[in-house]
Amino acid sequence: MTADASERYYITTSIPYVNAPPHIGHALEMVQTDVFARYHRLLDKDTHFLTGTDENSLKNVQAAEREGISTRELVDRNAQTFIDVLDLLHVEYDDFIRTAVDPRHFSGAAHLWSKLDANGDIYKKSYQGLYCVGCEQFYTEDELVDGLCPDHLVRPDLIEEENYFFRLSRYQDELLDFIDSGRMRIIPESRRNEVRAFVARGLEDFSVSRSHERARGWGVPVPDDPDQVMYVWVDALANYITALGYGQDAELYDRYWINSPSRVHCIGKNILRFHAVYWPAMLLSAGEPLPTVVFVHGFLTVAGGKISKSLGNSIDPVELCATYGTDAVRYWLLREVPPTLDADFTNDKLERRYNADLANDLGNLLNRTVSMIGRYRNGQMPQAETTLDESRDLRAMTEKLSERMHVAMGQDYDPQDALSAINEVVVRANRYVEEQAPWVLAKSERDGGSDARARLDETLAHLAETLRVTCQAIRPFLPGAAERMAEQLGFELIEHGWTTALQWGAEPRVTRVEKARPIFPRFETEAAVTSE
RNA sequence: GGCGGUGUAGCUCAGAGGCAGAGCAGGGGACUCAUAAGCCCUUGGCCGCAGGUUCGAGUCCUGCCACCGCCA
Repeated sequence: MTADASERYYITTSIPYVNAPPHIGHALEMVQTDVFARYHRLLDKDTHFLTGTDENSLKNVQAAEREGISTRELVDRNAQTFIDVLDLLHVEYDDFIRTAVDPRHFSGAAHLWSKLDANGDIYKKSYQGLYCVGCEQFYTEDELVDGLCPDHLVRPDLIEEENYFFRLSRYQDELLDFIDSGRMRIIPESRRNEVRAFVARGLEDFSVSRSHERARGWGVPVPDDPDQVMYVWVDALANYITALGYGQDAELYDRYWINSPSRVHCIGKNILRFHAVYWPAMLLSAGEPLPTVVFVHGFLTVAGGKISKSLGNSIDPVELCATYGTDAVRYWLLREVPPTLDADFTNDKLERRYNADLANDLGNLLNRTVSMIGRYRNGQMPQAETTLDESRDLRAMTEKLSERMHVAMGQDYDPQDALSAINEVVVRANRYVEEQAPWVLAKSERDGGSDARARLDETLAHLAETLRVTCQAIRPFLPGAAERMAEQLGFELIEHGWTTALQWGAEPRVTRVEKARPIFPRFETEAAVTSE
């Protein structure tokens, strides 16, 4: 860990509602965020990764009622399912915040509210509107479909009450400036344009509280007004700073929010406006720094259809990992899903991608290389210079991998591109094996061919070194697989000096390999068995 | 209704005036270090539809259709 503030990196997932169990869409965001966090951690940046659950929703009160348990019991139980999935996916988070339970959240959110109020941005107004409990949101008549909420297909409630409002309208110009200057970068550009157009059209103040009664007493109380609780979105957004102790013991807050050059939110496209308009405006009002990056991923469909509980097609990440293993699931999410676009999940797509890239290409390359070093050199790693054209070519490609990784991950937030770069190296290495045909060299070595020994040494050395670099490169994406690769290659994955470790010839080196054992067993699909 | 995006091989997508491409899937071959993997070769196309500009149009222009996003 470094004390240099320019080497800090703070990243968050959005905090999901806990009224439904986690599905593969949650897994996507968790894994994407994890990869960005791991990448920066490996760069030896002082990285802090926050995730959590958004529990102050009226939906939880209603769900608990249906089940005949207390709301607290319900959110406790359901929050745990999200924690379980994070662990199962090998997501390495530093902190987990629960908005209905953590005292730091209540005091931090109250502090934020007081700041907005002190700045004159909170006022009371009578409000009437059509409210969908499912969405936690008001609708206008013409937003409804046949008088029903377009998402939940239920009739919204007509609600009239006095609420507090936030003077969002004040912050239009400042927000535009942050968006245009890139001080708040929104990825991808198409989302940035959407937000920009929305802000430029003019902003209206929005309601930031609900009556205590309608919220059924569940939520974060508004300071000095026992009759109101904060609108769930207001307290939810605040989690990104309340988790750091905003408004109390400010050490973490200073470190990762105020004095960090990177404050990154990873979110889904459905909540873009909250994160790129409402949240930054609240921060402006409170006089706090804004997020520096809002990364917006797309949605997953399953077999071409929307994920929906009623359709019963929601893919359970727990089952997926049980069937295919964490590496396979992570790999599919990162390699096949365009990071900011929608994608469609099917088991078949996952299996194909896994078999093609991991089992056939990378796994087999490792297996055949380790096996040949075992067979031809008793597992002892020969050292050799780069003399052959093909070796030079393979080495040049491997040497370029690091730069491609840094552009893809550090600059473009594009794990897909980083993983295709890795795969290209692997494919080149497999071709290199065929070009050199080590089994032919071994035979001619036995027959006393003078060049064959040196050439075989060079071939094996270049394959092993390519695999060592590949293993290092794949660490943020497939930490488990990287461990298993390193184990067979007989070297240790150490925590520091990763940037150097990506370079050709870096320490720790491969000196003696273990016994070859497939690390990515192939999935034999039904289609492969049943011929048509 | 307005603005924007997308539409190319069975699937996922690249190509933005000059011979329609890649990966996967499918077919064939030589090989044996390897997970029947790898390597080489290969089948497959109304480039959404219609018109226009051009010597020449996935590519530029106009209109239409379909899907998606944002806004009303």
